Amino acid sequence: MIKVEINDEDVHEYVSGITAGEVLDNIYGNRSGAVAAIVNGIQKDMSFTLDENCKIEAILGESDEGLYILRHSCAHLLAQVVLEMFPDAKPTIGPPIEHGFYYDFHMDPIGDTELKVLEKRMNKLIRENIKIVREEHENNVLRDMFADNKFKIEIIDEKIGNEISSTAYRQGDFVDLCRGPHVPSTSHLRWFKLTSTSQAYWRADRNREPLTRIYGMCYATKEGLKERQKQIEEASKRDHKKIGKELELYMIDELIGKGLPVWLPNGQILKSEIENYALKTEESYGYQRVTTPALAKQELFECSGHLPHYADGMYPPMEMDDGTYYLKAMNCPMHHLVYRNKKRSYRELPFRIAEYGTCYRNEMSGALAGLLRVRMLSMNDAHIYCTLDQVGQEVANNIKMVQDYYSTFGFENYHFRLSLWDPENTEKYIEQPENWASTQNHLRQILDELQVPYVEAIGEAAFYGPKIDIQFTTALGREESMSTIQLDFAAKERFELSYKDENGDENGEVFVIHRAPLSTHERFVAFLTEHWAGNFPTWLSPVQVQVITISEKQKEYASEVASMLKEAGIRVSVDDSDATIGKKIRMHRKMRPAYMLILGEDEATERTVSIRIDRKGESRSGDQSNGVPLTKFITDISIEINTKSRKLSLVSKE
RNA sequence: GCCUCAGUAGCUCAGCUUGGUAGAGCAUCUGAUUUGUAAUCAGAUGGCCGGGAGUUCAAAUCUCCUCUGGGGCUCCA
Repeated sequence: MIKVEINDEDVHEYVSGITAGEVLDNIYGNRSGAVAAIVNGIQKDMSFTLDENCKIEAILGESDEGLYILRHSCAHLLAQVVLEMFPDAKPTIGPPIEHGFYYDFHMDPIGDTELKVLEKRMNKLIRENIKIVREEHENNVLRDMFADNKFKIEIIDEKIGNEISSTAYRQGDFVDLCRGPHVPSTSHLRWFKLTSTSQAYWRADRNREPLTRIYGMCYATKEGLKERQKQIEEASKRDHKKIGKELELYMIDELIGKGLPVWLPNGQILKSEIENYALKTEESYGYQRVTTPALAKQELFECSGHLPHYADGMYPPMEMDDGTYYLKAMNCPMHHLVYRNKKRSYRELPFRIAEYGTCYRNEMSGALAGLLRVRMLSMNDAHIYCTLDQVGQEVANNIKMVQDYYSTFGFENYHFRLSLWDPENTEKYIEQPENWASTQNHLRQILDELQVPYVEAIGEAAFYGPKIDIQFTTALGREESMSTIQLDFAAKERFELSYKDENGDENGEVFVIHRAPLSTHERFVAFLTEHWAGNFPTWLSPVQVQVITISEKQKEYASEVASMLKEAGIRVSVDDSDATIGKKIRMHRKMRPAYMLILGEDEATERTVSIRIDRKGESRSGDQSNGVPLTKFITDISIEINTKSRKLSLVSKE
C-alpha cells in the first residue's frame, strides 16, 4: 500500500501500482474535467503509475496548464488526421498557442475545403474516443521510428541529444515524438475548431523548407469555445477598416498604391483634433516645432546608420543629376542636423524638437493592413538632446505625457515594455556592448524609480539603442506597439553632436531620446476607432451635432440653429429633407454623430432643442432630453468639447 | 515577398456547382406626401461582373496570368 496526499489535504491509501487517473477518478469521479495530474510537483499523464508515497493534484481542463495540455493534444489529433489524408506529409512541430494550437507540416499547401474535411475527421476520432498512450524509448529506437521524417530526427539530435531516452505518444496508428503530458483519450478534445492555414518555414528560416501551418482553437468547454468565437465576432464589429469606411475616414485607391491611405474629410477632422491637442501639450512640455523634407541624400542616411542597418525598410533610391536620394523612413537624421545647425550651449539642453513628419517605409506588401500597417506614416515625432544626467527626467516626463494622453483618449488596456538588444544576435545592432549595457541599466533604473510596472523583451531594441515601448492589446487580444521612447547613444558620434559645457569645454556626450507618444496618425486613429467602436467622444466626433427637422416648416429655425452652432465652433450638419423623422434618424445613426437635435414646431416656437443620442453600434436607448433651451445646449456642448470629456453627458436618463 | 481565401451597382449581397451576354435591398435622383422618434408610396438613374488572355457557336460562370483586398507567415518535441 502507498499513501497518496491529495491537494495538500487528505491522505488516502491505495495499492501500489495504481495510476494517477484512477486515484483522481476515485476522489472526484470521472467527470471531474481533469486532463492530467501533478505528481510531486511534476506534470504527469493520467496513466502515470504511483508506486510510492506521493502528493497528487488534478490539472483541470479549464486551468492554464490544462488548456495548454488540451491544445497540445489537439495538435496531435490534427496531425493524426492530416497523415490519414495525406500519407506523405511530414509533421514537424505542433505547439499550443494562445487560444489554440498550430501544427506545421512539410506538405503541399491546402485550402478551406481540405480544412473542413480535416475538421470532420478529427470530430470522428473524438467520438471514437481513442486512447492516447505514452511510450518510453531508447534514443536509437526513436530514431528508427521517425527515420522517414528528417525534421523529427533533427529535433531528436538537437533537443534531446544522443545519450538519453525520450518519449513518444501513440493514438491509433499515429505516433508522435513528444514530451507530454497529454489528455488520456481523444474525447477530451471536443471543443475545437480549425481556423486557418498559412505558410511558415522550418525553424522560421526563409532559406529552409516551406511548411504548411494549420491553425486551430481549442477549449475545455463549449462555453469557452463559444466565448472566443463571440469575442472574434465582437472584434470584427469594431474593425477600423469597416468603421473607417462607414464613417468615411480614409480611402485606399489602387491607383495611388497599397499602404498609402488618403485621409477623407472626416478622418482629417480626427487627425487635426489629435494633432492640435498634441501641439498644445508638447508646447507646454517645452518642445519647438520644425518641418523637414520628405527626402534626402544617401550620404545623410549613411551617416545616420540607417542605410547599413535599415535599408530593407526604406524605399529604393532615386538617382538625380546631383546624387542619390532616399525617401526618409525616419525624421531623426534631419533633426540631428537641426541640432548641429549652430553651436549649442549647456544652457539650451535639454533641446527638444518636434515634427509631425511624414515618413515612408517599404513594408512588405503582405504585411499591410488598413491603417494599422502602412507605407506612409505621419509620426508624432520628437527628439530630445540632453546630457546623461538629464535623461532620467526627460524619460519620466515622456512617460507622464503618454499616461496623460492615454487617459484623455480613454485607453486603459496597455503596458510598458523595456526593449533590449539581443546579445546573441549582435549584427542587427550598433556595435558598442558597453553602451548597450549601461543605457539598458539606466532605463531599467528609471522605470524602477517611477514604479511603473513593465516587462523586458530581448531583441526588441532599435539598432541604435534600447527602448521603452508601450504595448496595446487590441479587441482581438493581440499585442501591438503603440508609443515608444528610445534612447540613442550612437547619434552623438555619427553626427558629432556636442555642446559647450559649464567649463567652456566642447562636450560630446549628447544623448538623444526619440519619442512618439501618439504613435503615428494612422495607427493611432485605427486604435481610437477600434476602442470607441467609432462612437468617439464629442470633441473627436467628425459630426458633433446632426440637426434633424420634423417637417420642412422648421427649415428656417434649423438653419438658424446650425449657424449659431458653427459660430461657436461646433461641427454641425443639417438634414431638412422631407423624409419622415424615423427615416432621418435611422439614416444618420450610421455616421455616429455625438448628438442629434430634433427640431419640430414646439422647439421652433420656444427656441429649444430636443437632444438625442443614437449612434450605430451602441445599444439603442432612445435617450433624449426634450425642450432644452438652445443657448443652454450650446454652452453645455462647448464645455463638453473643451474639456475633452470622454462621456456624452447632455442627455439625462429618465 | 510567400501561403491561402475573396473581388458582381456608391454600400451589403444573390447569381457561378450544371456556360445561353445581370438581379435584390439600401443609398441617389424625380414626383406625390409635410411628417414627433428603427422602413410613406410610385417611378427613374446606376454595372466592360477588378484587369488581361484562353477554351467555346456562346463566359460573371470553365482554365491560365495579373492587380487589389482579407487572414496568416513571432510562439520550437
